[in-house]
Amino acid sequence: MQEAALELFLEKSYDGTTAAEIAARAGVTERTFFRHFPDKREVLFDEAELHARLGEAIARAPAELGPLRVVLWAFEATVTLFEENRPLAGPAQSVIAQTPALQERRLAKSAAVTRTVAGALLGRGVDPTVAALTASTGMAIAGHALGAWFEDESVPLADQFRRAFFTVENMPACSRRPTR
Amino acid sequence: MQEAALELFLEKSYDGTTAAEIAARAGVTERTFFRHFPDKREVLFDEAELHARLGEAIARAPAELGPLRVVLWAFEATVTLFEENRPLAGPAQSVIAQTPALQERRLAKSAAVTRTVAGALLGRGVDPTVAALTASTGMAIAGHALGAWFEDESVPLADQFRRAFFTVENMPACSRRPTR
DNA sequence: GTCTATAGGACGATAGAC
DNA sequence: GTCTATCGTCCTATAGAC
Repeated sequence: MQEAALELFLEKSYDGTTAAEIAARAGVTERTFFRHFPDKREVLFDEAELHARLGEAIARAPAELGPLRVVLWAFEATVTLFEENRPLAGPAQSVIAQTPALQERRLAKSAAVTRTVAGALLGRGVDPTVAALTASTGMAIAGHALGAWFEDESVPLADQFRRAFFTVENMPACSRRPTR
Repeated sequence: MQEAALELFLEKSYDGTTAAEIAARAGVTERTFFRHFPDKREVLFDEAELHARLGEAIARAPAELGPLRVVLWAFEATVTLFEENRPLAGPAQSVIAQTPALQERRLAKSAAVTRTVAGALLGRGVDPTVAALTASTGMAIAGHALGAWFEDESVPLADQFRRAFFTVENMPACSRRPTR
């Protein structure tokens, strides 16, 4: 069903494709479509597994890691998930990039993942403010890495994650002093 | 027109209020409503001024400030804007908090502001990656401060901004080492 | 004349009620 | 599964500003 939708979005466009058409191609009725997906946009987002994997990985990360390192560890634990979905996710990204309504939904999904990450950090005893901020920062970094990965398939996602996180860690006190 | 919408949203609810009702109360037709606002959600968001103020302030911030300090400087320059809008923004926040569709739109608006901030930092010659990350972090901090301000009107917004930013600056290497 | 704001009617699609 | 309301768009027309 998601595949049928993605095909149609690529052939025509998101806005030019009706929910009825998606349903027809998938061999179900329009009503059934809206039973599975609360709205048309959801057909491109399926992140239940990601939440589970991240939450679990954060809980099980080595005790000696600092908060942001924990988030990196967790994202490293999700690379297989992303790699498995890459064939569908790549085209999906391009559709999303062209559709404001979908970009909005993606932000909402990203915010939900951020909450999951922050919650999992809290579960490790991290201070609430630090947890919230680390989650935001970590998501921004991971998003950056994912963007780079979608643009250039040749460098492995795990490397992108590590590179992005280390860039931030080595950022010379960017918060405090003038850069020049 | 925005006022009419907000009144109705508070009386009934966002979902329970039709665009036609808003238009009627504002003394225009439904069609006119949609000419001013591309969709129903936009009636609660008006951030053109914020973009302008932030962009300008970042451009004019003292040269000796580091990137995150520049962002703090810029938000300090917007407190009057927020304070002026507070009477409408307060109720608006509560409506948004109860409505998923509006939360989504707010995230989109916030992302747009983030892009403006990142762009303005670029204009100061800040490294692109640092600019993007500083903008994300700064927005997360500012959002935190604004949230606190909406919850407790008694402490001035400027203080909330400074407090939140300084909390981050003084966060002892939260990125790198274990916290304990 | 041109450009902009308002209005009217009709209509397809989404999404929710029954 | 059927029915229906609401959102949001398309087209056309009128009135005023400049």
